[in-house]
Amino acid sequence: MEKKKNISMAVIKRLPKYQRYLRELLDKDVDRISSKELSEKIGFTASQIRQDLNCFGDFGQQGYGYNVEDLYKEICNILGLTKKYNTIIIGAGNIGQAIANYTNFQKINFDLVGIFDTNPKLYGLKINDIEINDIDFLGEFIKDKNVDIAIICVPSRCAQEICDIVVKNGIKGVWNFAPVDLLIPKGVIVENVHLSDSLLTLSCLMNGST
Amino acid sequence: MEKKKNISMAVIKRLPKYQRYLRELLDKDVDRISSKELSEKIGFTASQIRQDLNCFGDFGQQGYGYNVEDLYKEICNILGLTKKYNTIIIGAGNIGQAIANYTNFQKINFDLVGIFDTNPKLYGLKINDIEINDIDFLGEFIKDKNVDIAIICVPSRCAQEICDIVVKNGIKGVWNFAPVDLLIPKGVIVENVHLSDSLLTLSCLMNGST
DNA sequence: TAGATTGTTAATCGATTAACAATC
DNA sequence: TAGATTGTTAATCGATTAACAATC
Repeated sequence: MEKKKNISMAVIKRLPKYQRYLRELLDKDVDRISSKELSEKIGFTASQIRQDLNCFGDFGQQGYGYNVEDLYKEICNILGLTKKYNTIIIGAGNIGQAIANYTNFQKINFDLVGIFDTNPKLYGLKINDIEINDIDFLGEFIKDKNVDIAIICVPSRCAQEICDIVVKNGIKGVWNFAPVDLLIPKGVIVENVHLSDSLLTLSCLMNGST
Repeated sequence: MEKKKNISMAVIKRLPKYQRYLRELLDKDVDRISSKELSEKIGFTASQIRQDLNCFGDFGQQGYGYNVEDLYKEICNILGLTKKYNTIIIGAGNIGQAIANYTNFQKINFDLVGIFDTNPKLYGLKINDIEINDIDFLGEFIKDKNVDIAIICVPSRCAQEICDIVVKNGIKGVWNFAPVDLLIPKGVIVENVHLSDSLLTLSCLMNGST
């Protein structure tokens, strides 16, 4: 499967979309698809699809196209979906609770193993069968339970502090919902969900001063 | 304020980040900032900052830099934050409820005026003082209340159907949380928050097959 | 074999960075 | 005035698209 290194972020950001469309084809029992057909569905050019996929290997076959199931599996593998992840949520507010209740991520092996907050009133309370814990136990917990991903749902002003704690305790992936840019050491990955940035993009485009 | 048209999406996606950092400077009572200083904070090159800002007008002054307050106001204006928006949420599940409870958007004039769902058990129930309504009233409501933005939080399989309804009733902006690519006519703006895509990007990067 | 479609190289397009004259 | 920093043009870099030989 290995091929080129230094895959551009542009390519990486398209991969989940490939995964979604291939999943759809798979569910419709489609066996094979050409870059041209996929192009029409997914909205990328056929050329781009072939370029993208070739970053990771020669998945197609001349004159035939791509085998949907094989390609789907390859993409899942590239996306790291063949592994299991232990995740924790820090901040049991609106977003934190929503993510905790959203079971779809658990279906693809992102296992929620802990929820943390600073509000003592919440301690012991369960969301989706996971107890909310005192944030003081955070560091200890991460090491004990081999947590892979920290989902940061705390207010902006505490986000960097929380990030520092989880990173210090060995977390390698941070999914950040706080509207701030976190500083992290090399080797740690942060992926941001900046809801407010997204909403502002929408209003910006709606205003057409662009 | 008008200047060039055809602003690239790359520029637009950076604007909310400018707004955030300028807000921060403003809160710290900083009067002026040069592209070089801002560059060090925000992480874009000084050159890029000047290029970006010049898409919209000559906001700076040679030898001085940019007036923080003025620039902040200009950015807010470009982002459409000087207007008021009526928004509705369709789908009162986890995400829908979390967004409904999140009051920060209301502080910047995104007013939640309605929540809709298909589950009769939820009708009449209030979130953040807004009653959950039968989705059958959706079209009527949009026209009556001059709704600007529909926030789609329904499951994937119903998202396109809901989108079609809101668009048919005059909605010009859709904030889509369903993990699907919605088809919309020209003139309507869709901004996606694809949480699962974001999580998959994280696991992809953590796996370093890239 | 003939037709289809890939993998890959070359051409194009767009976005970022560098440089500097204009000017506050 | 001298120094600083913009606005803007030119150079560079990277990403997308087009083209086509390789080959199933």
